[in-house]
Amino acid sequence: MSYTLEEIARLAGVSRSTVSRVINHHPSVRPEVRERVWRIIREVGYQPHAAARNLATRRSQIVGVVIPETLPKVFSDPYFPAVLRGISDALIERGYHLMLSLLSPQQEEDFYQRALRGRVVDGIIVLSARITDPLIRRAYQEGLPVVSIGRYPQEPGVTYVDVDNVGGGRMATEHLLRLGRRRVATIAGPQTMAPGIDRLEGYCAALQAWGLSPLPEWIAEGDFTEAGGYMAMHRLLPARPDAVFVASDLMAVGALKALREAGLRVPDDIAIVGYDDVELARFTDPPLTTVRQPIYELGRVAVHLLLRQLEEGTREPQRVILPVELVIRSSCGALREFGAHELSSESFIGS
Amino acid sequence: MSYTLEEIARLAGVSRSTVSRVINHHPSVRPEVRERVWRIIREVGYQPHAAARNLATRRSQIVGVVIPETLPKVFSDPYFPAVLRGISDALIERGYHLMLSLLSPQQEEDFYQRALRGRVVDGIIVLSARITDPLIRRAYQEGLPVVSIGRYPQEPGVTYVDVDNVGGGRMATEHLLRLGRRRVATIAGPQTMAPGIDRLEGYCAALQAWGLSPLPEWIAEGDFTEAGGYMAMHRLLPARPDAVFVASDLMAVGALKALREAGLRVPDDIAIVGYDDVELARFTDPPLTTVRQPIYELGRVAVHLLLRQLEEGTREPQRVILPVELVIRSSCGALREFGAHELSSESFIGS
DNA sequence: AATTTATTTGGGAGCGCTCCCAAAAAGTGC
DNA sequence: GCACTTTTTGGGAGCGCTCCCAAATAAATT
Repeated sequence: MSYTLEEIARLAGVSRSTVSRVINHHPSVRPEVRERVWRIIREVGYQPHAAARNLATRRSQIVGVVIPETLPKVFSDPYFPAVLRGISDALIERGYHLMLSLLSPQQEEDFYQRALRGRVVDGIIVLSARITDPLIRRAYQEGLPVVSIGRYPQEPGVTYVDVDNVGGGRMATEHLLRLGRRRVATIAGPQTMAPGIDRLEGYCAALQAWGLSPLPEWIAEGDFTEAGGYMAMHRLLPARPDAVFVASDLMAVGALKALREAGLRVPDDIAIVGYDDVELARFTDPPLTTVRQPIYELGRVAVHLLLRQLEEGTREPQRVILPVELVIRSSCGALREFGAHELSSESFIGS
Repeated sequence: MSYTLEEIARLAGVSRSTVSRVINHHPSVRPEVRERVWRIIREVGYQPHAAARNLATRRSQIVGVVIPETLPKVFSDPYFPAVLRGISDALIERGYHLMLSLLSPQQEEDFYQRALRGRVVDGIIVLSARITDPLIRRAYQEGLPVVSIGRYPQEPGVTYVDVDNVGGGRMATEHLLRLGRRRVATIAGPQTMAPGIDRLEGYCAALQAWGLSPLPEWIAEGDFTEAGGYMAMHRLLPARPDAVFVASDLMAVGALKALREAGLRVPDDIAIVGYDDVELARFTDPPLTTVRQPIYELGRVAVHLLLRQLEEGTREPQRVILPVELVIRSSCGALREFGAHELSSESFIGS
């Protein structure tokens, strides 16, 4: 049914080793022999057996992508497919396969043992929101190749790539300040997640750069959901803000609802800037000014960082931060004054 | 660094074979020996090498999930993550890994050779909208385990699972008829895709069941995008329909826009029923009555069908159709008359 | 206790490839 | 044409597991 190297060798009148060399494009094979071998291979449709090759090379050419089960609920529509496409495209270009693992916390241990220690995969990319993801730490400590998508401050040696959440938060907030708003509040994300922490940091930095100090009553923590945004907005109302930077569009939708119920007009009474630029952001009333992130690129860069570890054996941690851009729509009230345009944060790459 | 069976055997004072038996839960090992071996395994953190095992068993315990590159653009937000979750959950339960391949048509050939014929995966699940997907046909003809998510009429032997698109189309259309509408048009999906064809068939069946015949001027074909829906609606307007069954919510959004521009009120002047129940459907004006599909279940069933082939060697084609349900909101005008409720199509399973 | 039967264990062979080393063939220079 | 170098080729060993068969051991039967 299925051919082996040895059989191809016999058919081509050469040895097993020569066929192996041909397949692996090893230079030291006479052109005529190489041609003859390729012909036989094509003729019989020979395909080397992956497991045998993996065993001999101790490489599987498979990269694991780990997504904690809770994530897709939080990161809304474009995020998940876009980052996967970035990863997938980059892996295919480099001849790797993608093993996707959507894991609940209980399944992580088993995955770690079977897939990573059992060498089903050569390395993993973890899409973790949790700042203390145990899988990343463990893989890193055991010397298994791992890249985190999302900052990983817990363990300074871990290689990661992230979007510029601090810069995005700062940019969004400064945009509101520049429009003349002075009572700028924020609905922050959960302070257990790097994006939640970083976007809030950007907010605070912007205020301080304008000589304002971030007051506790202007900061409400949400959980990145619509309901969370709704409730957070209610907690913010007594402080009478004239603008709110909301750390996710989904929360912004909830906030808009709360404002509508409170009889406040957006952007006249209160300006809103969201974050993520989800599909929905174009359809809210009014359409959301928001921060767009290079999600696809995030995936591509993660792959490059991982393969650098795999193929070049780089052990020094790499850190890449990708720039984000402000997408101006109506909810911030800028359109009447400036016309639509986009702003972009600075990109910086460190190691 | 990493242990092998042989080393564990030496440490436990038994043979390689015995350790292998312990690991594979083979019954014929004395309990005390089994205990001793497990202790050593746990102590040193031994994990069998996947490639070696794969080579010996000729199984990889990996299932490939193939998604043609064009698909995620068409199927909107909940579809893609939901079906993957269904697949992933079911695979994990059965001890398999998921290899995800997002492929462009040019990459399909290479994938077929390397992954499938090279036995990187034990079988594949293909999420194909195209009714003539070449990958499915080829895998099937070469006897490699494959399950199609989405009807596959091309090759009668192919095992597939699908949602009840015909039933959904019929249900949506009948709902409009039951509400007293008689000039019921449709914006159909592309007639190259099974869902496009099937939903239109359901529409026609419903009309006929009510003694009406589907007129050409009441049928406009869209491409499942918002823009396509917008243009299709324009083509439909001259026929002065009082209701439209739109074969996807995204197209319905476009249709609503066209109606708004034409000064028609929904549902008063014209009733709309969409399809898919995407996130957005709750936010349109008015909120869309639509058809919800058991997407998650689709993934789970696909896995069961594939593993049945893999583990039981079933060769007869299996066909499963999952029921859908009507979600009633305001765009059909039913709420005033009946109050909200849901209807569900019949489930049927054939072979 | 001796014999038969069932259970448990060990070791060889093999899965299909790569990698290394030595042998063979081809090429160089005088 | 001969000695020497370089290129090309073949075969052994090994990657780490499973599977089968036979040997060893334990249990059952008379």
